[in-house]
Amino acid sequence: MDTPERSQIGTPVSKFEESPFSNFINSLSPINPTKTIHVSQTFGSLSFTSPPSVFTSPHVSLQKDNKFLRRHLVSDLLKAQLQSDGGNKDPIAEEDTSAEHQSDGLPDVQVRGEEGSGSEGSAKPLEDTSDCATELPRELKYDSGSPRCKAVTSSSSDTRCETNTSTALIQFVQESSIQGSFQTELNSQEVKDGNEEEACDWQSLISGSSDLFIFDSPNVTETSKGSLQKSQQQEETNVFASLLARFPTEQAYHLQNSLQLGSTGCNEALETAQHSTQPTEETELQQTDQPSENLEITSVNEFFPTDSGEKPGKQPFSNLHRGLRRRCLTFEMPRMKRSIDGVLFSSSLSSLQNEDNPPSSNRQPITPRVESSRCIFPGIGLHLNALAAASKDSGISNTEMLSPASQEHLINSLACLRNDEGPAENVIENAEDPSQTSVFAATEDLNSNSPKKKRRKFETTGEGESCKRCNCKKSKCLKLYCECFAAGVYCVEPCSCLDCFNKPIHEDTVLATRKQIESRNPLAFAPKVIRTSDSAQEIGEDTTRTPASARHKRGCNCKKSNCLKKYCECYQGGVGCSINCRCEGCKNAFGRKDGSSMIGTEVEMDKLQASEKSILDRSLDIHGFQDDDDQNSEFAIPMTPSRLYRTSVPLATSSKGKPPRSSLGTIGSSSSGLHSVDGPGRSTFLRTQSRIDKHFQSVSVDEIPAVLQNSSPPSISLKKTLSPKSKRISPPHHNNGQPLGLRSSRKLILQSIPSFPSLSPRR
DNA sequence: GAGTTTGAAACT
DNA sequence: CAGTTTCAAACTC
Repeated sequence: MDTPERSQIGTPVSKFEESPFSNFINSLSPINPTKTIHVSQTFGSLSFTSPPSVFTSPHVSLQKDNKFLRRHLVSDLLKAQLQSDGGNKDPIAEEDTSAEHQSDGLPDVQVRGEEGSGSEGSAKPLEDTSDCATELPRELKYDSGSPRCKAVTSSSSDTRCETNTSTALIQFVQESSIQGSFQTELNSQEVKDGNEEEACDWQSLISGSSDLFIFDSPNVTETSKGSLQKSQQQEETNVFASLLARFPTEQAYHLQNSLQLGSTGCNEALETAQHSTQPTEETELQQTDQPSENLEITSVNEFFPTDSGEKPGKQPFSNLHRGLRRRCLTFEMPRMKRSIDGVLFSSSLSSLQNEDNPPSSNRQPITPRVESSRCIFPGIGLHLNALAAASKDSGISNTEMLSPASQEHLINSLACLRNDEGPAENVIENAEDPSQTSVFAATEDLNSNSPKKKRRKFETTGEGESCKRCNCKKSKCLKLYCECFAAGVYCVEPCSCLDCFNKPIHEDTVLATRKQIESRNPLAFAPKVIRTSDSAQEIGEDTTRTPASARHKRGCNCKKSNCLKKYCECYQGGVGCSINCRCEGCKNAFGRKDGSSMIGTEVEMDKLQASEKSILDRSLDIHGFQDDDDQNSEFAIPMTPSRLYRTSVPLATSSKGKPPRSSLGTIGSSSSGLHSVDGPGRSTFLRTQSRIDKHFQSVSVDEIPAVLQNSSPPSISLKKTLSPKSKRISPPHHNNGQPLGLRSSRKLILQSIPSFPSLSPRR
């Protein structure tokens, strides 16, 4: 904000323009050199205070690997766009850049966004990118703290999307710088940079120019750049990797994607800011990409106002996010919807595909559902950021940390988005939701969020007019009592809360409250259930991983429910009780505290007796719709011969789908090998629909047994075992006639529980 | 839909 | 840290 950067920035730019070399470059391409400076500053401003420690992310390698491809693609894209667009983009980009330079804080940002929107006409070619951006899940934005990054992730669409991602990153950085994130280290550095900026700019320009020339051969460019650049890049990648690590897998994936294109630039920017030395390849990329980026970014901003990811502790991001959000508020709703939907889906898809496949391949044109929109905002949790942070703290991988409840939340929100047709206003507000970091991870928590009743409503209504929402009367939705608040989501219309302060309007209050709560308990917004297995990983490993593999962080304290009802967070989360639990008379079907998980048929029987009626009834009601997770769980259950089991199972697990969660975890992984599809489960469901889901859906009840025997995915078996009904099936006396598969599955379950690596992060 | 039960969250 | 209160979901009728 206050930083002297502006003046500095402004001068260097002019110099660039003046220089013959720059002129030459400019003539060649519309790219604006000026941004590079900002980028560096922004990075510095960003300083990534939060991410620093997280280098553990497994994706890092991917980033590097993909870098070349992406860059190459990006460059190609840029070329194509430039050719097609001609000079149109340049002016726009210039506007954006100029605005950015001038802009100090949020207001400026808003202006920028407006400008972008206004200029859309010229930018239309970019709209494709915008679409991609629209597809980006907000959540990712929150998580990363950089909505743009999310936008990048959304790039499910073609190469354009990739370019967008890079641009998004760049812009994000720029915005952050604009917003005044500089406050921290940058200020000091900036002083240093003051003189150096010019040099840096030149270098960046030169490097950028080189890229331009070399476009087609990204590899060549990299090689030419020299060892220094490489080292820098590595560092950069590391930094981003660390950031990514915090984020849930999907987010991470998105980030990676974006980073791959733009991250290098960001990293470089940071380095440059700090060292004010050499512009790196990334900067080049940024420059090259910038023109398109500007347009895209503006569009993205419009689409993703959100972002305020608010990790309670990490203000730099939050501030940025806020700025973004506010911006978003001014933006058009329709796009938001699109973007959100697309994002969610794309994110899920991308996440699924990403690890194995480079994003480019992923880009299925997942057609974002334009329809859904509103719920999105709410669904995306502000707190997701917190989750990510928590994951950092814990050192557990993001994916692992996912809580079913959060996932459900996400799913629900997604569903709501799709289904809800609420007024655009709501959408906007929702979009503002500060943090929705790890939607993916959150799936576990979702369970808690989505009460069966609500779900029923949602399901029954078909469109799901009502997203699952809270019903708070006295907490003002500013306490963890509130599911929405706990999930990091703003309350939405469907909520029947009174005196609700958990709305974008009261963002400040919400954030402050969150901080308070987090100060009390840093993991307050972290997923309550820790999964040991990543969804994606598990495909092969699934057999061993059951819901039991996950455990409630703190454990339950049940006294009367015997951990057989949703009162029990462990049960609700679809996980077994653990040593951490202080429950009495634990009969948790997912695993008792004492370690005897499902084995005891007796326990199951008890559970069954206790819950069968309700379950069956509910299952019937619910059966019609369910989140992916639920379906998955059901499917898993479906393995059971009778339909009742199927329906019952999900129900039994809980409408929220905890069982599904667990199942999801396994299923999701198995189905698509998705990473942590959980959160986006829905998206995955909609888009790709996990194989399992489809498979099961198609499969008739009678067929199920065969399926079990044949595929007998471990996850499924586990699920069965988890479900009380499955137990029924399993009991020896019953089993006599039943196929061995069932029994075996059961046995597996039992074994699996003890074997669970439990909480240890895979990667 | 109202009322009860339950256990987490919040408070002391 | 333990005990109590508050709260909203889960559950029952």
